[in-house]
Amino acid sequence: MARGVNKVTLIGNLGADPEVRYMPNGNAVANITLATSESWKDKQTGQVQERTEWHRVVFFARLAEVVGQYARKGSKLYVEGKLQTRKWQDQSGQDRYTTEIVVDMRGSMQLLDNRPDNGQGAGQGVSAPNGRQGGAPQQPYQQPTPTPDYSGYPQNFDDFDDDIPF
Amino acid sequence: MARGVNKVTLIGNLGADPEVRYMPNGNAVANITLATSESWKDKQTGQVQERTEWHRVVFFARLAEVVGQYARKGSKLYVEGKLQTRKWQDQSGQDRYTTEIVVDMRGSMQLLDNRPDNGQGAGQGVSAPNGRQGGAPQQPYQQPTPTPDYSGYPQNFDDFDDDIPF
Amino acid sequence: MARGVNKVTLIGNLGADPEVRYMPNGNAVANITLATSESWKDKQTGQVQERTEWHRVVFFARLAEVVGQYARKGSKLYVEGKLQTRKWQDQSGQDRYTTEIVVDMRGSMQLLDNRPDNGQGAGQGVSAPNGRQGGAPQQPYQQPTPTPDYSGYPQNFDDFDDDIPF
Amino acid sequence: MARGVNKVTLIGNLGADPEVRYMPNGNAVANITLATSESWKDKQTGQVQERTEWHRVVFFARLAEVVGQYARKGSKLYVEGKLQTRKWQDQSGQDRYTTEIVVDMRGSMQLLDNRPDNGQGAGQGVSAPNGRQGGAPQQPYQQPTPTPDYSGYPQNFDDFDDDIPF
DNA sequence: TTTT
DNA sequence: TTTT
Repeated sequence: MARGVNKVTLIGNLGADPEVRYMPNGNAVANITLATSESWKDKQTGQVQERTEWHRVVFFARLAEVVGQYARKGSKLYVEGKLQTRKWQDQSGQDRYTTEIVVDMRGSMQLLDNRPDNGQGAGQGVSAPNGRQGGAPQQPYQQPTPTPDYSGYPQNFDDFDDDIPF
Repeated sequence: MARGVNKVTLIGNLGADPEVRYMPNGNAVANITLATSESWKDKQTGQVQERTEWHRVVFFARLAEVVGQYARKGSKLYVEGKLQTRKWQDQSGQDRYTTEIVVDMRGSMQLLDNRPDNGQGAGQGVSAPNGRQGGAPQQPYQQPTPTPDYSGYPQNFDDFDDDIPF
Repeated sequence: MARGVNKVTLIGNLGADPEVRYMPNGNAVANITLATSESWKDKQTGQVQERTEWHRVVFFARLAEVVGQYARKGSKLYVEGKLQTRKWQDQSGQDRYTTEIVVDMRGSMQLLDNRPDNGQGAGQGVSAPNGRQGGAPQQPYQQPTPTPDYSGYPQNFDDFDDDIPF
Repeated sequence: MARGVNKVTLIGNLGADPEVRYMPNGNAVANITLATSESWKDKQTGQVQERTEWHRVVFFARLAEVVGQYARKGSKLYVEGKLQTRKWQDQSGQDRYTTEIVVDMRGSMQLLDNRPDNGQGAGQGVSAPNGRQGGAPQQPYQQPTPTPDYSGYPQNFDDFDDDIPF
C-alpha cells in the first residue's frame, strides 16, 4: 500500500556493465548507472550547453537477473521505479546519503536496444560466444559507496500490505 | 532538448513550510521536502511496516511563487519534475552529493488540498487573516546543505535548445 | 510481460458515483468517468477558454471494490492505468470503439479527498447512506455503450507471463 | 493551466509511415498509430496469449515535423502526451467519438531507433527515398475517421493561461 | 561512466 | 519534518 505516489521514469544509457549480486535469500540485486542528458542554448553566449545526469538504479529479483543478462555498458534502457534515499557511514563515521531509483516488482524495465547484429537482440543474444553475456562484468563498476544492505525492505509483490485502502 | 527521459512524479505532504529565495535575476526559487510512504506486511512477523521517504523538491520561477504563496506544512502536492544531483563541499572540504527533484517550466505542480475552511482553498485563500499565507515561513526549514547555487542551469522554457530533433 | 509501455496518469474528479458490477468469477469491476480540464488564453480574443476532458476509467478486483466503497461523485482521484480500446456493435450492427483507462493490479489509485468532516474519510466514510457530497453533478453521466464484457483479459498480477525477458 | 493531470506515456512501434498535414496557420500536424503489446499466460490452458493495443497519436508544431521527417513504419517511439476525445459525425450523421493521444509543446517525443546503418539516424536519415525500413507492415493502417479539424485547440506553449495558480 |  |  502506498500513501502518496513515488515514481521515477527514465530512458538513458548504461555507463558500465551491470553489477549483479545475490542476497542471502537467493534474490538477485543489480546495480547500474544510467545517463540522461539535456541540452539548451545559453542566452548570453548563444552556445549550446549540455548537461548529463547520472542515476543510480537498483533492480531486484527477476528484473535484476534480466538486467544482468542482457544489459551492457551503452545499452539503452527504459526504467520505472521509485526514489529511495539510504543512509550510510563513510570511513570517518559521518552520515552520508545516497539516492537511488529502486526497481522492484512494482516497477518495470525495457531494453530499448535491438541490435540483431551484436548478439544482444531478443531471443538469440543470450548465449553469446565471447562470454560477455550473463557473466561477470567486463570492467567492474566502481561503487563509490559501500555495498548497501537492502535486506529488510519489501521486494516482492506480496510483501505489500493491501488491506488498508488508503 | 532532451536525450533520454528524466521524470519524477510525486504525491506527498510537505514536511515544513516552503523556503523561498530570489535569484539575482529576480526569479524565485522554492525548496520543500515532500513525504511519501508505503506500508507492507513483514513476512516473518506478519506485522505491518511503514517506510516514509523524504524528497527534496526545488521549484523555479512562477511555480516557486505559487508554492511559496499557497503551500504550507502538511499540504498535499502533486509534483512532476526531473532528478538532478548537485555536488557541494562540506565543512571539511569533502565532496558531497544531494539529489533533488527539480520542477521548472517543463515540470508541473498541483495543490491537492481544497479545504475551503482554512483559508487555503482555491480563489479565496490568498488573503488569509493570520498572515500565514504568502509571507515568511512559520518555522524556517532547516536546510542541512548550504544554500545551493542554481545559476547556470536552464530554468525557462526558451532556454532549451529545440533545434536538434534527437 | 509488456512489449512497450502503455501508461496513463490522471488526476481528476468523478462525474458520477461509481458503477460497480461483479463478474462470473466474483471479481468486481467499477466504472467511473473522470474529468480533467485545462484552460488557455485565446490569442485572438484574449479570453480565457476552458476545455474539460472526460475519461472512462475501469477498475478491476480489489481496486474496484475500494473505488465502489469510497469514491463518490465529485471525489478527486489519482489514477494510473493503461489505455485499452474495445470494439462493440451498436443497435444497427455497426462496429464502434470505446477507449478506456484500465486499472488492474499493475495500476494504482489514490483517493485525494480527505475531508474528515463529511463521512467520506478513511475508515468511517463507507456507510454514507445517500447524501453523496462533492457538489451537484453537472450532467448525469449517460453510459452510451452497452455493458462491456471484460472476460478473457488478464486481470490479476499472476496472469502475466514473465518468462520472456523482452 | 491545468486543473488535474492528464498524461499518457507510450513506447511502441509505428504501424505505418506518419501522415503529415499543414494547418491554415502553417503549423504541421502528424498522425501516427503506435502499437504496444502485452502477453500473459492463460490460467486455464496455460498458453501464452498476446494482445496488441493500437494508439492514435497526433503531434503538433515542431514535433509533428520531426516525426514526419524521421519516424517511419516500424520505428520505435517514446511519446508523452495527453488524452483527448473528439466528436465527429459519420456518413449517416451519427455522433462518433475518437480518442487520441495529443502531443503538443507540453508533451515530448523520443525516437528510440538508432540504427546508423540504415539511413535513419540523426542528420543523415531524412532523405530515405522509398525503402522505408523497419519491417514489413502487418496491416496497412486505415484511417477510419475523416480528417479531423484541430483548429481552436491550444497548441503552443504560450497559448496556456498560467495566471491562475490552481 | 553512456549516448548523439 | 508530513500524512492516515
